[in-house]
Amino acid sequence: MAAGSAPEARGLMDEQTFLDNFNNLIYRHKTYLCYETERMQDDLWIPLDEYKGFLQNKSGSRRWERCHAESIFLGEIASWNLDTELRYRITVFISWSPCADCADELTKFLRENRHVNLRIFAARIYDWYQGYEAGLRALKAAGAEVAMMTFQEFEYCWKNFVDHQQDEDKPFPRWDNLDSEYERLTKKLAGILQNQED
DNA sequence: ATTTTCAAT
Repeated sequence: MAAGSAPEARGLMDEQTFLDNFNNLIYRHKTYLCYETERMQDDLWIPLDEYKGFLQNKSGSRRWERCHAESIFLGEIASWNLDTELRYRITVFISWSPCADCADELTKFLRENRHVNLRIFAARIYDWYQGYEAGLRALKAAGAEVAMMTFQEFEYCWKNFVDHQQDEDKPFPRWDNLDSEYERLTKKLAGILQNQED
């Protein structure tokens, strides 16, 4: 895309949107999803810049108008028509981990698209509705890597998905207790993923 | 506008 186009058109979100939505201590009634795609070539992962960006869930006053971020994303992937003869790796950074239904959709996608690897890093665990634990386990069983975002991932997103306007080198402004909350969440996730009862 | 778990009130 053109270097002079609007930040959003280049797949960049503004700083406050990122900080408001990816903070692992603040709950939001919306979900943002950043994604990037790589292709395996000569045993190396080559970034595909045309398949990089971010999106958010659709909200609406009527239930049928709403759509979780993961569903929208799966629709986008389908429109890419990735070559089934090649090997891809998609990395997702999402503010809320997938709910049971979204985990099921992603699991189904992975089973039907063996040429695609999926890594999901979530800022927070969405544990509001029942069934999310089994959903996350199924996702892992289908080959997805599921993990919480560490400082490293937050900083990576800050550098790669956020528009810093004039100040390209603006450092990631970490918030208090980022690490301790990550520690809490990653232990919780480990417990979920290790649990055998389904 | 508020409170705030992919809104609902």
